[in-house]
Parts: sequence; structure tokens; C-alpha cells
Amino acid sequence: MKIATYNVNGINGRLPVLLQWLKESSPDIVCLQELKAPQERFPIREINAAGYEAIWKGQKSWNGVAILAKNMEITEVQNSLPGDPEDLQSRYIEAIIGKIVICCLYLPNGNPYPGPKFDYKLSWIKRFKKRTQQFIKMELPAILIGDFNIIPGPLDVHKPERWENDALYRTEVRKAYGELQKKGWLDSIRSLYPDEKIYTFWDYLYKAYDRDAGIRLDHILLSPYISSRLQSGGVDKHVRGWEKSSDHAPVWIELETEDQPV
Amino acid sequence: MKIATYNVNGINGRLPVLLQWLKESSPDIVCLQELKAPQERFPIREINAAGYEAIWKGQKSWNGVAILAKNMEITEVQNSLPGDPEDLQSRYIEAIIGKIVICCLYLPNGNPYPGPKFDYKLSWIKRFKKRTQQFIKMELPAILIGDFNIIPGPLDVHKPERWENDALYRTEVRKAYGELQKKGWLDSIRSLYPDEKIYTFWDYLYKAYDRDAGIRLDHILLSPYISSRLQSGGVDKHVRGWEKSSDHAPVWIELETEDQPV
DNA sequence: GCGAGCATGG
DNA sequence: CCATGCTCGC
Repeated sequence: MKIATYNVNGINGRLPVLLQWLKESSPDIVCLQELKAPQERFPIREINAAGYEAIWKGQKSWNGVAILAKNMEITEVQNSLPGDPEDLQSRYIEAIIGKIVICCLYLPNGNPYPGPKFDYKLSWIKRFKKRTQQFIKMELPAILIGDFNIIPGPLDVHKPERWENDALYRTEVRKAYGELQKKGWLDSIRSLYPDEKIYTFWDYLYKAYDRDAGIRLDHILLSPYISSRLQSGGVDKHVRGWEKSSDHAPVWIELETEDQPV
Repeated sequence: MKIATYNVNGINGRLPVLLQWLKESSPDIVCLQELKAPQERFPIREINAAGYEAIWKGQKSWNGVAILAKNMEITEVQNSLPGDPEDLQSRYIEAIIGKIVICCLYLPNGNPYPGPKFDYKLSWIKRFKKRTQQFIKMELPAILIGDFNIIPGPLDVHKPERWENDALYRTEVRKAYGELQKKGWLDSIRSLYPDEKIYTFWDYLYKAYDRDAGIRLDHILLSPYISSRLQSGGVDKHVRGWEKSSDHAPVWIELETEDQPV
């Protein structure tokens, strides 16, 4: 089973690219971030026509997340991150698909540091950790997947020194990312490629993609009750080079299907 | 020789459509209106690549006119309508191409009526008539071509009654258009099709093109010293139906070449 | 650089 | 309905 995440940076402007990628990549489950469209302007007809069911949480202009699945029922569990009823940003949607909990997230960017946006990022992470701990306690096969807006370490950034005081690389958020792993969450892509520079985002500015001046922000974390099923994974880097592409590239993993011989 | 006019409604947004039409229609001389681009953002490279030389007068956001020619030298004579140095709108450009004077115009819309915009339209027309009289007096082969923002008569509008108090159809402007003809200027398209409903513009709103609820605004007027060479003409109406088309359609005529037997 | 809204003009 | 140019966020 192939599971992917793609920060589309505008679902409607990105539709041709998204459909092209779905066609060539054929993932079973896809998490999307930065829809940048209100609930009623999600292109459900075109997504259906491409063979996918979907749930989504839209928002005008900003944020917005969705979960797509091919030939599988999607049971929505949450369409916002629990823990703060005043938080109206559409950054989290959670579903059960074929016994797996899928948590699709678009974690706040947090820049500029320091400031209220960074504080919001930290409090969002705190609420998120609380939620993820519930899956650990319940011993559930669960996947945390999406744009974390966290650069985990020096292998995940072209020039680490340029990012020291950036909210994506601050020690506080990298520490939080490390703590998730201590709790048992496996960074699937890094576990498959422990020593390589890997990026999932290249800025539109300064010809960042041409220079391969990227960062790794999009992650797929596996709970201990599913991580043994990890078989392969990667970044569809070439998609970033397409005409009218997002500034992110899709990231994917393959999981062994449950009823396969061990 | 084929001479055409096309109100492109944004030269840069319209470039694919314009190039497609140039390719299929292959006019020798083309007048464009509503470039909606400043002088430095006219896509001269792409126009050259399509086989055309060009002169143009740009303006940020609004107006803007150009003259294109294939395999002919363009000698710019005016890049604004004489008679009012305070008028900064880019609505007129005049050139000599192969002994013919080409006056490319984008006459003010004039709505709402009554008001200062309508007054501006009338004073623009007055200055324009003065200029055109000079060509008559000099007995020159000259062509007045472009978006006149004048509906000449009831054959040129789907529902005349809806336009009675519109600046495009007011008696003042229709009278001015009639006076041009009395001075010898031939409405080439109307002279070829004296009895037909002919439109060159269909509003983007209310599915005007589907309903054929159009108006005729784009005209090609010939001085007495060239009008005998008129052979054919028409409206490339189908272009209005293309994806991402302008709200106007191109209008063209064919002139007998000078050295042909009479 | 490139989304998305909004204002403005037609 | 559409094009431009502005602001904003990343």
C-alpha cells in the first residue's frame, strides 16, 4: 500500500499537476496540505474522476488539508486539532482508513522568530503531541503525515548555517520532533536513508530548485504498531521541476499489506 | 494584402490566443488595442518570433495600442492623437506601411452617460476627425482601424432598445461616425455586407457569445484613395469561442495590391 | 516567485 | 466574466 503527502500550495491552481502526479504515481492514500480554498471550492468532481474519494477541511486563502483514498472507505475522526476551540486554522484532519489512523497535518510555519507566530507553532506542537500520545497509548497503527514545517537535522537542509534562527530549524522545534521519535514515532524516509541529504521543498525564489537548495519539511511518521510494515519510500523530486509545480514535492512510502506472510 | 484589427484585452494574458490566430489567419498588417501593459512589457520577442515587426504605445493597466506588420517596414508617424498634450491615455498610434497610412485607435468607451467620461469621448472624437480630415485633404490612401467603441446602427447590435442611453450607441457618437462616412471614409465591413447583423464584441457576462448577444465596435474605414481596392472582409467570430479568448473577435479586410491589373 | 483575495474598469 | 495590479503570506 502506497501512502503519500503533497503540499500542493493551492489545490485549484495545482489541479493539472496534481492529477498528472496521481496518474503516474497511483498512491492508495494521499494527504494534501495548503489547499488555499474554502470548503466549497475543493475540486471534488475532478478528484472523484481521478478515482479518489476525499475528505477535506478548507479555509479561504490559507491552509486547508485533505485526505484522499482509492478504493477504500475514509472515516473522518477529526477535522481540527483537539485542544483549542479558539484555533480556527484548517491545519489538521484525521481519519481511519482500513484500520490505520491517518493524521494529516499542516503545522504552522512559525516565522518570524521570535514572536506570536512562533509561540502559536510551539503551542500547536504541544497539542499535537498530546493527540499523538493517545495513539501510542492505544497501541494503534497510526501515521502522522504532512508538512511539519520542521527541518529535523543538518542532513535535511542545504546550508544549515543560514537557518539557525529560522522557525523551521530552531532547536525548540527540532527537539519536539526528536521527542516524537523517542515516543516511538519512526521518521520513515530518514530510516530508509540514514545518511543522505534529502529535501522536499525548494523555494520559488533564487532558483532554489536549480541549485538544489532545498529543505526537508514533509514527513511520514509511523507508530510502533505499523512501522515494521515499512518497505520503501522516497521523494518524487522530479514533480518539483514540472511547469506550474508547487514549491513542495510529493513524499511517499510503501507499506506491506497486513495479510501478507511475515 | 490582409489588414486586421483585434482588441486583445490584455496582450500578455492573450498571447497564446493571439499567436494561434496570427498563425491561422496570417494577416499582413495587424492593429491591436487594449494591450493593458506598460511599454516595457510588450512581448516583442514572441511577436518577432511569429514573423512580425511591431510598434506600440503601452500604458500601465489600461489602453495601449500596437501595429504589427509582416515583411514590411513600419514607419511610426504619431504615437498619440494630436490636439491635446494633456491627454496621456495610450489610445492612438499611426504609421506608414507601404505607402498606406495606418491609424490604429482605441476610442474611449465613454460610459457612464452623461458625465466627464462621455465628454472625453466626444472631445476625443473631435480631435480624431480633425486628424482624419488631414488625410482626406492630402488625398492619401489611409485606413482608420481599431476599436471605435461606437455601434454604428441597429444592424450592429443584438437588442438596440437596451443600448439607447449607452455611450456606445448615443446619437452623438453615431452621428459622428456617420459624418466620417460623409467625408468619404468607407465602413469596409458594412459596405461588403449591407444588410446583415454583424458583431465583433460579446460581453464575458451573461453568456453573451452563446446567445450571440453581440455588438459591432471594431471597424476598418478606408479613405477614398484606397477604398476601390477593397476585395473582401469579415469577422473571425470563431476566435471569440476559443479558450481564454478576448471579449472581442478579430476583424479583417483584403485589399487588392497596388500593382495589380485594374 | 507564486499562490490567493480584493479593487477597479469594461 | 475577465485582466491587471495591489497586498499578504510563505
